[in-house]
Amino acid sequence: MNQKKITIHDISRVLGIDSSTVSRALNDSDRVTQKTKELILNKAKELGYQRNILASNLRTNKTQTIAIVLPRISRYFFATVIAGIEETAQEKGFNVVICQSLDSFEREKKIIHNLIANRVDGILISIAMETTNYEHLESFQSLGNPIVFFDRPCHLDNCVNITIDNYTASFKATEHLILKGCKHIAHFSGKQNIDLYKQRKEGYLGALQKYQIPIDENLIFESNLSEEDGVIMAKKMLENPEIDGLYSSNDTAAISAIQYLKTQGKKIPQDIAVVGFNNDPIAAIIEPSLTTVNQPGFEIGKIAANQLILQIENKTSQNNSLILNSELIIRDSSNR
Amino acid sequence: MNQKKITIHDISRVLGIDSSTVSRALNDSDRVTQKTKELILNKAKELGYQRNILASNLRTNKTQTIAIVLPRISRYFFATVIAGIEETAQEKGFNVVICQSLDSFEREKKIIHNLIANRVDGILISIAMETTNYEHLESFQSLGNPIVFFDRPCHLDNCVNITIDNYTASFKATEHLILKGCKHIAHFSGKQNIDLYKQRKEGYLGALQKYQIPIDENLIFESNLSEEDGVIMAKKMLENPEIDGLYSSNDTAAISAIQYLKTQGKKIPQDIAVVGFNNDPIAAIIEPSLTTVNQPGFEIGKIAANQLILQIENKTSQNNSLILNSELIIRDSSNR
DNA sequence: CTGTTAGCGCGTTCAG
DNA sequence: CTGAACGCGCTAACAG
Repeated sequence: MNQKKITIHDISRVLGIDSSTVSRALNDSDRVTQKTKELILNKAKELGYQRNILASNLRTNKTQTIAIVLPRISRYFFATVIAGIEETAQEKGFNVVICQSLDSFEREKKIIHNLIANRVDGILISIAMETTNYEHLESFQSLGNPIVFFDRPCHLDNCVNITIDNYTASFKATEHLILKGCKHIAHFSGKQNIDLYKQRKEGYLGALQKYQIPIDENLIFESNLSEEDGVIMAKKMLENPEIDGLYSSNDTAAISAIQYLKTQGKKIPQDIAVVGFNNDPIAAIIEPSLTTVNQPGFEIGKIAANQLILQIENKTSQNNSLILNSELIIRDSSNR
Repeated sequence: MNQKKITIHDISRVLGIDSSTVSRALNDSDRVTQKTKELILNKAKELGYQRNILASNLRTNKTQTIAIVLPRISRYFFATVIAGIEETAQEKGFNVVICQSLDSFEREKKIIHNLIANRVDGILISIAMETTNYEHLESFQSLGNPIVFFDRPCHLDNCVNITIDNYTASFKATEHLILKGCKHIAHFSGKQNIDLYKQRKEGYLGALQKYQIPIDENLIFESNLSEEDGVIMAKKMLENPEIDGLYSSNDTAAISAIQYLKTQGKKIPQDIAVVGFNNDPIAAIIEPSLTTVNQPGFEIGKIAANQLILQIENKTSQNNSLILNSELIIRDSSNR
């Protein structure tokens, strides 16, 4: 427990320069001569000075910390987003705290209030499925702090939304199946109150329309897209032997459906061709022939963090949407 | 930006009670009458008082925050540990920050220094594979702060280690294969400088010995247990057609090996029976018959967090190891 | 049990 | 460009 706490006053005393000047020098203010700056910085290094972040936080009412709030850290897409955010945050000298909402509104609310109490400077969030009320986020904003939404957009004022072009991605994914010769393409869809799932469904419908394939509402299965939902929907699919294609709005559900269909003697992709969403490496292991839409999580994370930090540093608020391109990863070398 | 910052002085003034008493009341000190406590708490609620954590942190030089440092948050086992830690931390009123070392020593060092600078009260860590030098952790300790190791133990003084009984788990896993009739059991092993992999290898050897199965060093494959390693090792396995069993010290490698073996015409588990490690739900999807050792991540997380918080609150340091039981999850209903 | 006093370490006025 | 002085909001130590 060797307690050596060098403060700016120690430096100040040793050098005979006032502590306020030391403070300015340490913050690289332009109101200090280059010469004295160097003098101070050298002495600081020599004495092993380390700024007391806690004191600095109190004084500035800032923490150089941004928060990521998302449903689950273990999902591949989110894990890649986190990696992207951490990279740019580190570059810009920001700390990152990660919080899981588990798609629960109550948890999300608690998290935000905690973040407010801890004075994080900004929030990057993919809102919980359950969330339809945004007061908690507004109260964070009302303190003058920026919020950036990623993946799941939100039409709150003065916010940036970062998403991929879900319509086009879905369109291409469905088109891929059509060009493979599928005539009866099922769609695993998510809750329609979430924009992103709505857009994906529309992309699916758009592709069918373009190729003049009749729309059959019985081929559209709406769920939370969990593993269990995948099995449930696979069972429903088996009731309709005409189905020869599946476009799933999410890999998790697609994968468990594929597994179930296989146990029931279906061949993938010979009997049923599948396109999923999110380029999860696990998907590649399970079903090497699975075609998926790749969401560029790392880039999304970097861009989102950049936007947020820009707003924090300039104290500006923005209100725009950035839409990134996603690509279709086609793995099947197979004959279909 | 409605800035209403009620402080204890506002409450103090309104009530005509000194601010220090207000502070004590808000901290539920027993040095304040129940009556005045209520008075103060009510007024605080009425005025919408919210404690300024930053000021409190500065004054106490504490943050009510603990950090989790681990290789990768996306691994199933670690994700469950995080969940366990978050649960008990929340109960005890601690914040949690999560940091990924990506198994890099340099990153781990940076993280720890950052945590020191940010005055976290304690660290829960599963050290990076690369780490062999512990100065960064010692400097955290030297500030009087506790560290708890989980999963990957570390023989630092005054630390708690929380692990499962890797020897017994491996012994049972191998025994399971032997009882299934396997005679030539391969073992995917990790780097032997890590205790846990050494213990697992010893468990494997112990089981072979008990059943008087000769040990063949050519059946033991040492690697980092990545997906790529799984494929590499699967190829080596194919060179020895006698192999009828595989005990892998990690699911990831086991899974990719299984996938590869299948593409080469091997039937699992008829030709080669497999036991993996970590009860990852993905494993269950990919290979429903896979037997795995289940590591109780959630419990490990809870126990680890409890230990750490105990030490933080009592300012005591401990030096002991807790070893939890793990169980074998046998999924194969198959005929082998 | 409560009030008084005195900072925690830093950043930011305002003079000069 | 630099120094003096003050205060962020809270809590610890010491009285009484």
